[in-house]
Amino acid sequence: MTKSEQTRQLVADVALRMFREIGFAKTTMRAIAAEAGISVGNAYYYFASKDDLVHELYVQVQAEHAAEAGATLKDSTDLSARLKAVLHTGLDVMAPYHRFGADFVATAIRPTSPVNPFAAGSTAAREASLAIFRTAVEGAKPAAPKKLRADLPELLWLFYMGITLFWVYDTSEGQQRTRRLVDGAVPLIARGLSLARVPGVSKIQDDVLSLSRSIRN
Amino acid sequence: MTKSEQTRQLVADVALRMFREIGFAKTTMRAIAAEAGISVGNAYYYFASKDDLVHELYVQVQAEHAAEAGATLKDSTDLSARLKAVLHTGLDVMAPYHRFGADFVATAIRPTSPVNPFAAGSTAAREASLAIFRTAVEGAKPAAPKKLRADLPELLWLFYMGITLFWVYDTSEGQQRTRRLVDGAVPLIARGLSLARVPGVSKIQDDVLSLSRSIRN
DNA sequence: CATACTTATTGAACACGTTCAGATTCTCAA
DNA sequence: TTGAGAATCTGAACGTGTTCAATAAGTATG
Repeated sequence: MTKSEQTRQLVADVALRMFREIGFAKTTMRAIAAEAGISVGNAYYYFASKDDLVHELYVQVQAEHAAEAGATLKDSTDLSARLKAVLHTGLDVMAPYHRFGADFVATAIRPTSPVNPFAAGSTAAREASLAIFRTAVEGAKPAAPKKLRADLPELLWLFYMGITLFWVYDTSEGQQRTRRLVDGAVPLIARGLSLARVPGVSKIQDDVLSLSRSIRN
Repeated sequence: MTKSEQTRQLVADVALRMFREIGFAKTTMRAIAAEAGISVGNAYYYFASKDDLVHELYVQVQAEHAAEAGATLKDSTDLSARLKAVLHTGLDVMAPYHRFGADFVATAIRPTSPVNPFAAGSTAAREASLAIFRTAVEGAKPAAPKKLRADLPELLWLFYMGITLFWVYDTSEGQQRTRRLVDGAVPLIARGLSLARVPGVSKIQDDVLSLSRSIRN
């Protein structure tokens, strides 16, 4: 590891630790620089903005999620179980940053932010996250209805974004309420999918699907 | 109107106009003060923070929405039509602030923000908004399924929040894409509701409802 | 080894949101 | 009318994220 890489890593490590320990607001760029023993300007040489450090966090959390979810997915073939596994491991890796969650979301939600999960800046991270859901769906037995299978991962990822939003606001002990929401909602989703056989429902599913497609372009 | 009220109104008017015309970031507290011909400190005498001015905007937009939606609701009894009316008038009143939407959402999404629609600070504004949806549901013929009627306004309001989020990111000309989403999604919602008669579906609806209730406490 | 060039680093400076001690203006009882 | 207390207003000051000219350190080239 070159000197340059060391400095970059040092800044990232210090910043992420401070995010966890004292929160977003109190983790000032000056404090990060001081803690890392470098100048403010030097931190900016490696990270274009404070938001960029949040992006670093996002990428790291994503990678952890992929690893943990991948491990858990080996345990089951049932779609509900797999989905729960993915969502719960997601909550697990985010847990240390809960107090910081609101600021993260506020940062991420700006269309211009490098952290915005829908924007170009984090295509890689989003793809990684999407891949987790794709794996969860594709490895499921019985398989999800054919006509849904292609769109399902993306829709579930969107659902995951919603869960994350809920989690940010969840002030219950250890965010148990979000856990209960996951456990309650996942079987409903699975049941809703299996309703594809019922004629009237199938029609609506088709319409929802075609709407979601037309909206995404 | 007292001098005090005049100053307050002046600050609010200047700020909201600048939000529309030059966006959130460029509308600095110093610029607002200069434009209003007062000192920065004086603006802070009436508004505790820049966020507070955003709250003022939220309240005003909400009031406009209630007025316009109320007028349009006289034209129809069909639930779909009424819902579309409410959502489209909502988009109408927000339209002038579209460029500013992302910053608004970023501000509003902080749990500590006075603008957060879920937080205590804006209970009044949220209630006003909820009331619009309650009117839309209650005045509908044929009426919505009995078991859903109590929860429907709140769920639809939540849907409206989602639409707003979509709108913020919608860069299409005049945000037509959001319009199409509304026009496409509303009939699906109505159709989903009418599925209450189908036994298997009814069961799922009950479960969704009880989950949503248990989550809200 | 010396030179030119690139990479890395510094710290002062800027505009921002926000605060606050003090100055000014208003209000109304005596 | 007066004067004391409340309401309103001022502008300098603070800490923030960010920028950038200047410097230092590192690296290849002759």
